[in-house]
Amino acid sequence: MPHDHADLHPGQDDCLGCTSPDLAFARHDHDHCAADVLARAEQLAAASGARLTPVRKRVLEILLESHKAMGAYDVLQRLAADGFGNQPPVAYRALEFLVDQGFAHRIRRLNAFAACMHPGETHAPTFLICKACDAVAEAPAAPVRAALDAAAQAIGFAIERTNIEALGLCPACRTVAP
Amino acid sequence: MPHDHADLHPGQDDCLGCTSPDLAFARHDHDHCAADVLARAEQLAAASGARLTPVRKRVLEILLESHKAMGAYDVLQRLAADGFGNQPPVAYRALEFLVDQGFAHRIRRLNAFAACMHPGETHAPTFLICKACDAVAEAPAAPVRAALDAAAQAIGFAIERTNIEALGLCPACRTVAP
DNA sequence: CCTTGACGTGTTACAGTATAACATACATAA
DNA sequence: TTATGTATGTTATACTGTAACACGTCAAGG
Repeated sequence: MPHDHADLHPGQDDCLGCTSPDLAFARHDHDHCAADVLARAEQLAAASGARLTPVRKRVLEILLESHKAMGAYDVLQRLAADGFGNQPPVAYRALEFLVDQGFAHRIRRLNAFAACMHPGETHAPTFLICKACDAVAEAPAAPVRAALDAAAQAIGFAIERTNIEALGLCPACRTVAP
Repeated sequence: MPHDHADLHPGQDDCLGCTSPDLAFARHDHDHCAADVLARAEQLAAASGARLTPVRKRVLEILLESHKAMGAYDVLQRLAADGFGNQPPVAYRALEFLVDQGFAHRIRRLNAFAACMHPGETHAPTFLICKACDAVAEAPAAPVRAALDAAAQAIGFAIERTNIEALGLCPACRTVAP
């Protein structure tokens, strides 16, 4: 589903740069980045019949404010400040919806959630978590997933879901404190 | 560090079968399997100066009783029954020690811990978790880790630790309920 | 119309997971 | 012997997650 980037990406035909894996670790036009992902999520939801209600949309917006993972209780605090309910299930249910729809991911290492940066594209997410700046990037994971599938198939294990997460230092933080 | 398997593995020169990845999902001589891993852990601890104290050893034994992951509170209950302390830090500290030494792994998807089936061998652990029987296997992960390293290197990310976990059905459970 | 059922939201209450901080004990080295 | 480090035990509390019920809305079918 193409969208108009002419004014934001002059001279570019598409918006591949919007979801490039290392974007999370680099300075970039994050307003555009977030607005773009949100718009795509809205289109996807409309197309699939999933209801991106006010709370749910607001949670996605909150997650999209940065390339970091947020705990459910942090999200909840923000929701409460916006006049939504302030009890845990409010946040957990909205987050669960977003994860189910592929609009967000759960980062188990951090007990936290992060917006999906390329919703709609099928991808077995692999996360690179910077321990210095807390940014989280979705890395290109097809080869990783292929290797994992091969290992599983070798012993007859049928994979349904995966959690692939790596903790380390992002390019920016490596140069600061090597 | 070789050990005598002559009487346990007649006709075999080594004990590769002891830590084969699919062992966790198959019927096998688990007493031998567990005793072997425990013995190797003790040797490694002695060699490195790490103190495998009674609580710690007992926790490892408990984890080794099955190829399943156990929650810290389950471990704690067992410890308490054996006359050790019955407060959470007792279990968490022993588990942390075992994880640090590479004698156990933390399975984040399950908020649980599992004994390492091949301590001492450097390995980036990859876990296959059967959702039916709860068994956890450490799969051969070198290719997975290589793919992950490649992806990380491509964007300049320096990986320090990884959590690679897959949920699905093990060979035995697949055939039961396909 | 209205009523029924599905869904979303809000709330209470609680269950499960994890750690900080302090006290005690025991070993070993100075 | 005293000092120091490490391990264990304990209290208390923080953090993460869910079950269950109440209420409202909205659309389908009577």
